[in-house]
Amino acid sequence: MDPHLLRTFVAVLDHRSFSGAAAALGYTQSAVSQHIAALEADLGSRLVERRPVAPTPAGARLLEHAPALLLRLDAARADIARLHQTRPTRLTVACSPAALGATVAGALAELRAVTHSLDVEVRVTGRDAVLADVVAGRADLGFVDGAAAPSDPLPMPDLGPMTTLAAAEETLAVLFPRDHPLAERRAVRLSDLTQAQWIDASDTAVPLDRLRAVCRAEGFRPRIRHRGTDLHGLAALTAAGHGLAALPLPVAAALPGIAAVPVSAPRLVHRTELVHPANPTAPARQLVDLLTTRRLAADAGRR
Amino acid sequence: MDPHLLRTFVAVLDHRSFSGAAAALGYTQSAVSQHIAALEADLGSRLVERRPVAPTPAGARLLEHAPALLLRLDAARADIARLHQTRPTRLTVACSPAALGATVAGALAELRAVTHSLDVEVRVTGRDAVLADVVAGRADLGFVDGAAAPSDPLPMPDLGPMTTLAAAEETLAVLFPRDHPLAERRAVRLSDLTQAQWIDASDTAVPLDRLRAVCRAEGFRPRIRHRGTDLHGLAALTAAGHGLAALPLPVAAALPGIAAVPVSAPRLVHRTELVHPANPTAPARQLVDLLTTRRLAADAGRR
DNA sequence: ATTGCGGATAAGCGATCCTGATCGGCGTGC
DNA sequence: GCACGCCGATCAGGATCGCTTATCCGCAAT
Repeated sequence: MDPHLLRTFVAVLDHRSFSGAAAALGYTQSAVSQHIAALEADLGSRLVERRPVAPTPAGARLLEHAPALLLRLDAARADIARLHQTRPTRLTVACSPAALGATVAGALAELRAVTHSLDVEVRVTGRDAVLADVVAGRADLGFVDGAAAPSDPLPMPDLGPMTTLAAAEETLAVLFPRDHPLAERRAVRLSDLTQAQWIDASDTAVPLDRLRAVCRAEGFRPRIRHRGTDLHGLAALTAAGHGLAALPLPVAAALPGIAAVPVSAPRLVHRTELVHPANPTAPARQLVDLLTTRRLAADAGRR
Repeated sequence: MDPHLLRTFVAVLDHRSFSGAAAALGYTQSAVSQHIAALEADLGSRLVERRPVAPTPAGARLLEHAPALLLRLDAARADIARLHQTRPTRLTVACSPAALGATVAGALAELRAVTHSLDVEVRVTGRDAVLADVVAGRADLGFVDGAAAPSDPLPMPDLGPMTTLAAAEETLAVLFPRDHPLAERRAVRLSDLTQAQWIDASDTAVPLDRLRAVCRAEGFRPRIRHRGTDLHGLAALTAAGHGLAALPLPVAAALPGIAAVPVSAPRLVHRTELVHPANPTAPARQLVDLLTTRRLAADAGRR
């Protein structure tokens, strides 16, 4: 199971085409065909159905492993590359949409005030892509958001040695269309909404399986899927009655056309966590330190 | 980064020798030397220090990824192999030492009573090896034990799609030598023992980093290391005053020469979880069903 | 100084992995 | 209905890779 073979395997199923995958990877169609044949010979079972191109059951199994494997391979390479390459004048931050709130933006501002001529790039992507970017070295650090019980960490797939650090906690809110019966409430119980219509916007809002997990309940069935990282588009869908979504209250309150109602039960918060590799680059470490001391100060003030 | 290269890389560092690794892998020493050279050329930095053979900093980074990568590669292969191979007359169960208690043994007995001529093999290994065995298809299912807050799941590294299921919960106990000042107590607070002498027996007893995690405290410094899966040996070490260890109360109470004192705070339990691949073999599914219905019955009885 | 151990290097050969060319099956448009 | 186009399979050939054998080199102990 050569990584190259795995790579063309996922490319083939991504493109639903051998020749398309070949073009994308810079191979000939012949090579791709041979790659798939080699994989199938190695594993002893047909992996992709041809014409139309689709995964067989065995191929579906492999698809659950291959992307994670390839990502971890990149992670290993990036981990080592970080050891020699040092460019302390550039900081790339990957960020899920709802994580880029006042806390993160403020910390970045402080960092730029402290550091002269720091070239900062903020990249807003989906939740999974944040992790992938950090792990593969395309970003120095990342901010991921999600819902969890207070002081519980967010669950992260382990893609190698990395550290997480709570960066911000806000109350969680549900987005309602303005004319919704519950829109005027002061608070809602999430467990009352399991049968409501929800928007599956796992890149932008809190993913539905996460809601299921924190409520320990089934339900939260998606009615429409929203891809991309655009909070306003999500709000527009909710406003038009396509379904509900969960976001941090400060973010939700600022969105037009919708009502944001805090979640009162179960007791949980929206938290954003900073995630960085075990051996971060210099400016990344600086931002981490900054957020840690901030947090310490906040804790001290609370007492 | 060919998996073969990674495999010889970890073998070289395991054996602390090129020629030793070559013998173990069935290569010549020359091939191993070339493998390492190829890896180093690919990653652009020296990975192992020669004479004596030891990992460089970059090599240490790679060592944090390579075993996980190789394991997941095996997992993918095993996942697919499970699809065709079907031998419903044999069941291999991997088990960490403290997990093999009355509940698990009882469930296995029930299964054998129900199923005619089922060839059962129980393999007791360290915690990590249980996961590895299940994931790589060397066992149909596994039982892992650990300490956690009540109804919290044990943290598991994600090595692919698998399912966990709580199999048993027991109170946690600390092993003391009989003449220890605390040996006569009815209960102890774990957080009072952070500075005590502990045995690092991560395969057999609850690992110390797990204790640190559930106590949210540093400490639990190891004074002696115990490898292997032998509970009596661990008890002997404790009896001789080498240090403390944490085990489920029923198991601990049966050990000779020591005193087992329940843990009263923080509120936590020793739990053993069943873990099986997303597509289990037939007898594995049968055991899972058996434990699920048992559990349902127990829950119903409790009400 | 010599010898032995352990890793590096060189040469050679078979296997592997690409490309380009061709074949074959299937759906489509005229 | 037929020819064509699309797409994947297969084949042949050349470059490269990866292993083995043989030899070299540096270090340490005697």
